[in-house]
Amino acid sequence: MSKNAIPGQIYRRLYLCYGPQRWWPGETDLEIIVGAILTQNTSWSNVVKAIGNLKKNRMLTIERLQKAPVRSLGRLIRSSGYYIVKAKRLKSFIDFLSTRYRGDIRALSRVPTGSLREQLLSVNGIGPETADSILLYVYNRPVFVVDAYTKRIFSRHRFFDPGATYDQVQRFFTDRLIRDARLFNEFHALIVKLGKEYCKKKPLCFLCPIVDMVPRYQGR
DNA sequence: GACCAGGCACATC
DNA sequence: GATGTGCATGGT
Repeated sequence: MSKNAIPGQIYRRLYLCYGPQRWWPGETDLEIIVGAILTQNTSWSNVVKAIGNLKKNRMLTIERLQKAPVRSLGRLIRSSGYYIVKAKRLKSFIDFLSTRYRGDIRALSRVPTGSLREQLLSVNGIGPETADSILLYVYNRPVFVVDAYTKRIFSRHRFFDPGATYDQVQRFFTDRLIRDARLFNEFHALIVKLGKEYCKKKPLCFLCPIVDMVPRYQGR
């Protein structure tokens, strides 16, 4: 088996084991984007409460979010942690959307992927993972999302160095997989599923059994 | 009480 | 370019 085929093999094993994850967990484009920002370095269960609060208070619209003061928005999303920072980040995105696209989330679907990624990255509070999550899960672009679990699991299995950059890790996968949004969608979700089960920071991710069934990638 | 969670911006060297 | 730090809640 070609070593380049290993990521695909791992994907298939994960899919067979866990089944489709049907991400992103969110009903609307706006909810996905809000969730992507709120889940930064935060467990999803804490984000669920915050989004629930936003919905309960009918705040999950572009207009309401735009009008809301940072402080009161912060109170609603308190459970997601870093709530002042995140309230500002939500408003940064809304400002971007309003200024450049008249508040129309779907208008972004006409923008080419590279340009859209650059624009998202220019928004304060949107880094590579958040931008790529939006590109993949809202706009269905074939962009591989790299998160902490991805780095941790695959570096511990020596697929790449723990110090690898976001772009390097992303390239590792995109160079070895068919460029397909549905594949990238499920793969990232399955990695998170696996990570939650086996790969906490400590104790040192005793090697995830499913990934370990696949021969190690030895070269570089 | 310590550790961890689906990051990011900013300061400093 | 690499490294360190602040941001903060809620579950285990």
